[in-house]
Amino acid sequence: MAQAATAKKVLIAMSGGVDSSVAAVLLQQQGYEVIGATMQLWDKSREAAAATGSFRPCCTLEDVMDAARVAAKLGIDFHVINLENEFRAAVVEPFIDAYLSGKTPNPCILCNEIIKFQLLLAKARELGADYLATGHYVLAQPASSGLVQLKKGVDPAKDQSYFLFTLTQEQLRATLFPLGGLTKSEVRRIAAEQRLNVAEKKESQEICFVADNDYAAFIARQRGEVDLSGEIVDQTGKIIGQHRGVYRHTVGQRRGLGIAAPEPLFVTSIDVASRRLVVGPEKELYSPVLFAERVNWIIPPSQNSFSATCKVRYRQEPVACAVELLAEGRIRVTFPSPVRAVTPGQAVVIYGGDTVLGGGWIENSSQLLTVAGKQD
RNA sequence: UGGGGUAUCGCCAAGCGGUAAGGCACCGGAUUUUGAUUCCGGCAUUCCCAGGUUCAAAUCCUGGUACCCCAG
Repeated sequence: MAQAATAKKVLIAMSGGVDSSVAAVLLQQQGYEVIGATMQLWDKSREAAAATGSFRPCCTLEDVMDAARVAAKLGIDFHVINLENEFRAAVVEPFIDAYLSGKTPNPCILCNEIIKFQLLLAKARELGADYLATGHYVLAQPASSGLVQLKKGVDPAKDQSYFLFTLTQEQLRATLFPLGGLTKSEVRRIAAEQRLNVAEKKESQEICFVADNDYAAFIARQRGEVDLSGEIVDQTGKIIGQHRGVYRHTVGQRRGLGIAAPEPLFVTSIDVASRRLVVGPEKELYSPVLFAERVNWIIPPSQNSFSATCKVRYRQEPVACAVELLAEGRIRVTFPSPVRAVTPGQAVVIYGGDTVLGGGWIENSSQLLTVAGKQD
């Protein structure tokens, strides 16, 4: 049919979960020629053997089978793409390196940036697709400026725009997000209506390549002998405890310190050089400023400083901030009301309303955190 | 070996004759496409030990033991 010949072709990244499965259904309903692909990212059998118990990561053979079943039901071509080496190099190794250098990585953002929107997108083009599609709860909308805007998904509980701040205009133009206008319950309902076998599947959660959500044990298995144990000190430098490795802790973390104090103590900064963990009461956690590097702008700012809102972690309501552009792709972000537990290695994502303007990676700023604690 | 004080959950700590608060830590769960945070639940049949008084003792009495302080 002439109609079929002109249909745009789209490759949908299928994880075997509800979201991407429903996304595939929607694309098909919208008249696209749909092909599905599941990425094989990590050798689960090896990890599963290393860790005990019930390990259910994001891309087991079971998940691949789920995705394949959905594809078969929809009657679409289905590919399994092996990106294990790339995943290890682009996501897993940087993840470990970050922890060993006292930072707190966000592997999901790296996976999106490199695995999905570079490598898988390239693969999509190779397969003759016009677009790549994913099951992210975000919207990509052309604006009058000619730029494509990345916007929050309409379901506030599921919005995943934070994880996609690294995208470029070119990538956005080549991508479809069928779920951005839906809520999770609507997606579940569609899955049920379509009688998809994955309709009742539980939400994916935690780091997909780490067993039992025990990333510290994972790092120990991967890099064995590293000893980063050291002292726990308070803001004045007084030694009040010992820790078993800086990588076992993150800024803002309370549990695991093992120190009995009049009030709960949180990690306020990590000094890898001295292997010291600085801890303090909650009030010492708030910072009025942060610096970020390797900034990406989806919507390039027209001024060197402007006000906006931003998120410093995924699960956070955007807060008011002032952004200043610095040299070498860095920014300074200041907050009218100090923000809690700014964590090096995490991303700061800048929003203008519901639109992602850009974002960057939070740098070490332990001194600033200390200053912040003293100010109050 | 003169005097004074204290001994209650891993830590801190209420209790002062009526049948063991609370905080911290820890453990478990919920939430969550990162790590955290947060939330919910659990956590001393027993109060240094041994006797005694009492209907009833962590609380009173006696004797031990340990630690602390001041004197030597």
